[in-house]
Amino acid sequence: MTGVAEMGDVVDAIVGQWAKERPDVVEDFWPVELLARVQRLARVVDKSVKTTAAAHGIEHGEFDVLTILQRSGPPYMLPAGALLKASMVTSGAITNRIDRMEAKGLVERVREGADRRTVKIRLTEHGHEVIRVALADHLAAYAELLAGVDRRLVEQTAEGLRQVLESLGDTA
Amino acid sequence: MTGVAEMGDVVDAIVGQWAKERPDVVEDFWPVELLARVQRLARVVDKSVKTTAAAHGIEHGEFDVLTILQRSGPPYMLPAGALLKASMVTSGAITNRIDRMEAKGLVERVREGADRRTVKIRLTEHGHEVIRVALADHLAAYAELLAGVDRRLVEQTAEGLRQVLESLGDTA
DNA sequence: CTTGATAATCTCAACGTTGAAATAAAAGCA
DNA sequence: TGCTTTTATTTCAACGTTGAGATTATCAAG
Repeated sequence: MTGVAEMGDVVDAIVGQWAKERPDVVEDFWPVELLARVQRLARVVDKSVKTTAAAHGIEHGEFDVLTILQRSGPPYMLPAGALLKASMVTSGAITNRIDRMEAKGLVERVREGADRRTVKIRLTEHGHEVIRVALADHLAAYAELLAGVDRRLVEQTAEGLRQVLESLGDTA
Repeated sequence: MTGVAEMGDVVDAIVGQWAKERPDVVEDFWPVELLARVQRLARVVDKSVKTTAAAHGIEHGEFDVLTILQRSGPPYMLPAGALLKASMVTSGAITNRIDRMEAKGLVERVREGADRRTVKIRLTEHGHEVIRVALADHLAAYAELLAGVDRRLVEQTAEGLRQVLESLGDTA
């Protein structure tokens, strides 16, 4: 034990508190070691996305929609329902996002399919331009978040989370 | 390659889409492998906490405050500012939470210190009872989330996230 | 066709959070 | 003491999401 790698993060402190306060169920706290860290890191990541989005005049949720459309490839157009499934929010949120984004000229509603219930959402030229630039900033910010960690560890940890997500049915 | 462990989760599909659509910057997507999974898993965890909290008549944020107070140990009382730091939300949110929780009889505001600016928040008997029962459900739900994954992998993954959090200064 | 059920989107009030400004008390300093 | 700065909490309007219900269109029988 050289002590070099023995710092401890906030979750260590939290689990330590629980061990003192609830020694009776200390054996049941092992999931907290992973899931509490997931939650804390997610807040940091959320903040990063929010900052990047704000720098380009859009909201977090709007950035989300832009990336979904961009990565869907040509013709950069998806039914509202597809955005709903891809974004993990409720239908009301999607409608509101599209309303705001349409007002900003980022996307446009297209109603021309055979099924007149569906509304397709298409990226405009302006939307393309915004996400093109914002994505570069986004990836840079992401890289910055992990700059202090060994890349191999990042990969291993990502792999661990993938197995958790797969076991939860988060599959394509 | 037997194919047994080659399922792929949603993030695999997302990164695959990006690789096709933006092959020019495909090398910059490696942080997404970790951080996108952190975000997706965090949503699942959030939903679990929300469900557990709702089953006991409280909100997600109120559950958060109860756990902070409980694990702080006797006398189960902290200044509002301590809740603020521990909860990763803004000051307005803490005031609102305490207002609601006081109305429900879960906590009480105590103004009796030397510094009359500070307000201490103390767990009531009722609050104690609620978090005592809710915590058991919470831990059971957490264990359920990880039931399909090898425990050793959970530990390794948690360790990886700890190093990330430490590098980001998320220390006690 | 007509009816009933299913599907896709939108509406809207309620809710919790944000973020900046306000309030009030304590600490530092002349 | 008097004055300024700092600290702790509260206030409040704006914001985005939720979640249930309404709307409109399609599909499946009969």
